[in-house]
This record gives sequence, C-alpha cells and structure tokens, in this order.
Amino acid sequence: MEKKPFYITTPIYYPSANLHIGHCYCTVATDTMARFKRLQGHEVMFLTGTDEHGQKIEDKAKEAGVTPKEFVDKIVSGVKDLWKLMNISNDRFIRTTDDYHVEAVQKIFERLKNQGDIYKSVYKGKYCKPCESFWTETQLVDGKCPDCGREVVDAEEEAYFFRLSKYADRIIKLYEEHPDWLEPASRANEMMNNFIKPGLEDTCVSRTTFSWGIPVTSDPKHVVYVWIDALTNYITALGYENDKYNDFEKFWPADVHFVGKEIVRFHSILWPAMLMALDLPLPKKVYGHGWLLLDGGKMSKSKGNVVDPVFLCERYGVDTLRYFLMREFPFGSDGTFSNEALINRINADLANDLGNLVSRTVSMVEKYFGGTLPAEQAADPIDDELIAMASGLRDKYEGIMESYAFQDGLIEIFKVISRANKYIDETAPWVLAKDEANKPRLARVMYNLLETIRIAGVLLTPFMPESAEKIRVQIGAAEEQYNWETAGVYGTLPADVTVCKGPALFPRIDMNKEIAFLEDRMAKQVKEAEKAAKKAEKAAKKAAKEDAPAGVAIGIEDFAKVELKTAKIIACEPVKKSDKLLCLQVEIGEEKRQIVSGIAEYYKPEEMVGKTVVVVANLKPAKLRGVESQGMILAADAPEGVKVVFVDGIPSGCKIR
RNA sequence: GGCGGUGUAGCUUAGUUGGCUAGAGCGUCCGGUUCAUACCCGGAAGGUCAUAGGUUCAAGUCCCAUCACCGCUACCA
Repeated sequence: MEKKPFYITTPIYYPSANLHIGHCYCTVATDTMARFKRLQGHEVMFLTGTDEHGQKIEDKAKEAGVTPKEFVDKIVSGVKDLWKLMNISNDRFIRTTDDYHVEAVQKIFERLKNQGDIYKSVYKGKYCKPCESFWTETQLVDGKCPDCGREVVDAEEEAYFFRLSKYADRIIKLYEEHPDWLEPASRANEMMNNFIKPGLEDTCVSRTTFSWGIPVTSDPKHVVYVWIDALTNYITALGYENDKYNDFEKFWPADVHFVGKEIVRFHSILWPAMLMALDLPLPKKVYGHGWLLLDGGKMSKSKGNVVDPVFLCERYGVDTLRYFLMREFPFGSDGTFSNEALINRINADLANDLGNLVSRTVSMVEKYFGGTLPAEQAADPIDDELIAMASGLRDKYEGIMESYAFQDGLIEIFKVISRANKYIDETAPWVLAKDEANKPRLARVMYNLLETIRIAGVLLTPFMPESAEKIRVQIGAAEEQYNWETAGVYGTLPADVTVCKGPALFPRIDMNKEIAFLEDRMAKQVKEAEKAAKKAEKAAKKAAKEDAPAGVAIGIEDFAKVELKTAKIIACEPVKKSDKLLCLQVEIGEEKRQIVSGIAEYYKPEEMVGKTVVVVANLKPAKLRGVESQGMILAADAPEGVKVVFVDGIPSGCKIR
C-alpha cells in the first residue's frame, strides 16, 4: 500500500537564550508524531530550526561583545545538542541565516513587492530613544519600553507593508469551510473574533532601525522583518525559490504545523495570506498546543525557577522525560509542571507497571524455562480477554494518534499493560510452576505476556524510542517482529522464543529523598537569580545615572520645545468603557482644555477637582477611547503606583522651565 | 471594556448530540499474593458535578445570572 509523504514542523525557535522545557515539549510532540508516521510507513519530513534575526539578538550580541552571527552560532549549537540529547529525529534543521534561505526570502519579498502585495508606506509605532527601538502597542510593558522600562514616544519610519487586508475574505472563507483547519477550536474562535472580524490591517514587514536581518534587495536600507523571514522557512527548507533542496513538490503542503499558542495568530492568519499571495496551497492543519506552566506560576529566568531539560534528561533519562511530557499534559491545553508529578509518573507508570511487567515476565521465562519457551503450549479461555485487548490495541491507538491525542494514545497502551499485570495474578504462574504437568500451560501464559509486551513496545516506539528498543531485546523479538505490521498481528513471536534479561528499564525513585534534593537545588538557583537580579539592578541604576550626561543627553533647545504649564482642574469624570482613563477639564490661565489621563486606578475623579497640576501644553491632540485629549498631565511612576505631580499654590497658566 | 475558555472526589482529570447508580489514575485505608524494580492484584472510603435560578418526564450535559481563575485583545498623551 502506497502511503503519502508526511510533512510536519515545529516553530523555528528564537535563539536569544537557551531553550527551556516548553520548547522541548513542542519538539518532543512533533518528534513523536514524526516517528509515529514513519512507523506507519509514511515517508516523513520533520523540520525544525531557529529564527535568528532581529533587534533583540542584535542587542544581546552587542551586550556580549560578539557579532550577532557569533552569538547565535553558540546558542544554535546548544539547541542542536539538546535535540540530539532528547533523541529528536528531525530530518532537517533550518537556520534563517542559512544562505539558501536568505536568498529565497529576498526573492519572495521582491516578487510580492512587484505584484503589489507589498507596498511602501509609513510605520507608526512607539519608539524608545535610548534603545533606538520601535515597539508595537502590544509589546509595551505598562506603556513603557519592554527593554529598559523608559518612556516611549510616537514615531514614524518608512516601512514596507504586506497587504493582509486584501486576503481577509479568503481567510474568513478558510475558517468557515474548514473548521478543523486550526485546532483547538477555541483558538479559531479567538482569531475570528479578535482579529478577523474587526478587520485585518496590513502588516509591517520591513524595518530600518536595525540591520541584523535579511536586506531588501531593491531597497537595502530596509531589512525584512520577522514574518516573511521566519514563516517562509517552512517552504524554503523544501527548496522553494532555492537550489539547496528540491522536494517542495513532494512535501508541500505541510500536513501540520505545531505551534505554541503565542504564535497561533501569525500561523493562522498571516501565513495563509502570504501563501495565497504566492499562489501556493495552504498547510492542511495548524495545531496550537498549550503551555507548560510551573507550580509557582510562569517560568522566569529572573526568578530562577526555570526547569532545565538537560538536567532532567541526565538525572531521569530522556525517554522518561519524553513520556512524562506526552502523558501528563493534554496536547491542546496548558499544563502544570511539577517535580512531584514527574516522579509520580516515573514510579507509577514506568517503574511499577511497565518496567516491572517486563522484568517479572522475562525473569519468569528464565527461571522456569531457562530463557527459552517450549513449543508445546496449552491455551485457556482465561487468556482471551488479554489477547483481545492486545490484538485490538494497534488500531485503536492509530485512530487516537491521528487526532494528535498523544495522552490518550499512551493511556490505551497502559490499559493493556495493566491488564497484563492482572493476568499474571489470575494465572499465578508460580503455582503452575510447582507441577511439571503444568509446563505447557505455564509456557502459554508466558507467551501471552511476551506478545502483549511486544505489541505495547512497538506502539511505544514513537514516544520512547530507546526504551522500546531495550524492550525488544529483552523479550527476544527480532526487528522484523517489532514493527507496525506485526503490531497488528497477535502471535508473531515464535512459540519457542528466547528472552534476554537486562537491567531495570526504569529504576524506581525514592520520592521523599528526591523531592528534598530537587527543592534544595531549586532554592540555590533562586538565591543565585536573586543575587544576579540585585546586581543587575545596581548596574542599571548606575548606568541610568551616567546615562543622562553621557549618551542621550539632550540640548536645552530640545527641552525648550516642550511647553509645560500649570493648570487647575475644574472638573473630572471617568471615561466610559475604560478602566484606566479619567477625563479632566482644566484651565490653563484663561484657556480651557480637556485632557484624558490614565490614572483612574490611582485617583478618584472627585479628589482631582480643584488641584493644580503640570501639563504638557503643546502635545499633539489624540483620541483615547473616542475622547479627545489635548495634552497630558505629569505624573511620577512611584514604586507604590502612579503619583500625579501636584503643584497646589502656584497659579494656573504659569510657564514652567 | 470586548471576545474566548475553564471551574467535576485530597491532587490530576474523563464525561460525544441531555437518560449513570457521575467514571479513571495518583494519594489514603483494608485484604490478598510473592514471579518481579518494597512491586503486583482485589476491595473500601471520598463528589449537593463553582453558586443561584430556569427549560424538561429527565441536566455535569441546554438557557439566564453571579463568582473565581486563565488566555487573547483594546485602553494608560
């Protein structure tokens, strides 16, 4: 039977720092699916890689005193090591700095530009002067620069835009006609309601404020901004618009893109639109998996509570970690990572149930038969239930895996493993062994156990490749008796099979001791992080002090441009439909103005009335929540919250300089 | 503020189009067993299915409201 090629991808990860357990989660899931498809007999293309351009990496490299390429080279080599360690079977690894990719991106950009899907315009955004960075509204943290925490200002720069709006209708149609295209379904609703229905806006696809990126061929002061650079990796890695590879025809469209929920938006709106513009077929599915959260909240480098996958692999084993990640968390939703859960899984499922089943079975075959079963065997109706379960397992498992329900796939396998343990109890081989006359019956019991283990072992291969192989060797199955085909055929092992006992597959862990050890380790980590944070804070303060006179000092003429005046508040009310806005009526001398300010969380309207404040009088008016604001009032970011600068006692309308 | 989601035993959770005496795993307690990695098997306790209403012969499942948490998104001139 001819099986179709299967193309699956992970996102390309951003190598600004070492990867964490969340990246591993996504990659292991992708690897499991890829291995499952190979097991079924498909020709698989499994792609992963790194997205290496952008401002942040440029900055990080500068900080480290190396070139951006040197910086990413180091981290990427760590990424590759990690995937090797975790037994990731990717067929290709794409770096967005690879020549062929760069070349293809440039061609794609020019083509879209020439056909009018990309046009030049002006990008309006938030600009942080000290950092020389543009930010979007959503990137800001508390309205401030996410990097340095300082104020940002409106700014404009020339930029190229992708005509996303043009494809809105087709995107809507895509969602309506293929409700399964984006999973889980709740994500599709989110996209529809938050972005598609309100109207898609054209997307900025180039930048001039940093240089670490792919230059636009026809306008080299522009660098291709993340989207066209990163998303296209899925096709350039197959040879689209380049000569490095040429299996685009064979593998595109992708069967599925696995992505984290934070990038669902780009994969489910912008990416299909780009493909429509290029007149290419769309991927068959985008699957937005959940996030791994930590017991105590989100993982954070600065908190020091990062879960290090290398440490976990080395201490507990790669397969163990892979199993845990796929078994503990439903693929579409978030999960909580905890050491207790990990050790619990290892002990309960792997050590007690699976590992012990293999161990006790193989031991008995050795003990009672010297390792080789006699061909003379006697069946019994009591065997039927186990045999039925083992026989039907493969097909049941297949259906579940096809729908990306990794967790459920494992649950089905372990139901059978559990049944096998029960079967041992029911048949009590140690009783049979007491009477030589029972030998044929005993042999059949052993055979049924080995067959059950064999089938389970094959189906575990995508999840735990190394352990599955060890199981194969222990139960004495030949390679050709340990594949997809034979997993569906009960009775594949020869009756006189010879087993080969090995060391314990999954050693049991002493929960209490281990938790104590891990907590101790974590405490040290957190302490160190705190120390580092304090140090960094000090350095930042020092830098801030030196900053003013040094780097970004402004001349008096710059300051003179800002017109500051005192103003008396004569009325104040909250802005409708907003949490944070107050609308203030003020008098600047004789002149009356309306100013909207985001202080509702800190001040009640009535306590503002009658106060005198400082306003920026010559600020360009703007509309906030539909209300016009003609200036801004000065306020301090105090640690306990925003404090308006009150200057009661000074008459209104005075110029401040 | 808008949109979406979640809320089921101590913990993690399954419950398709309403029909169950609400399942399962872990943990706990009791019993059995000894081949095995102090493991395995059996049994028990433990749930007013977030709260308050409604539709229905029948509601964890549908509708309304409320609360809590989470995600996306908008707004801090």
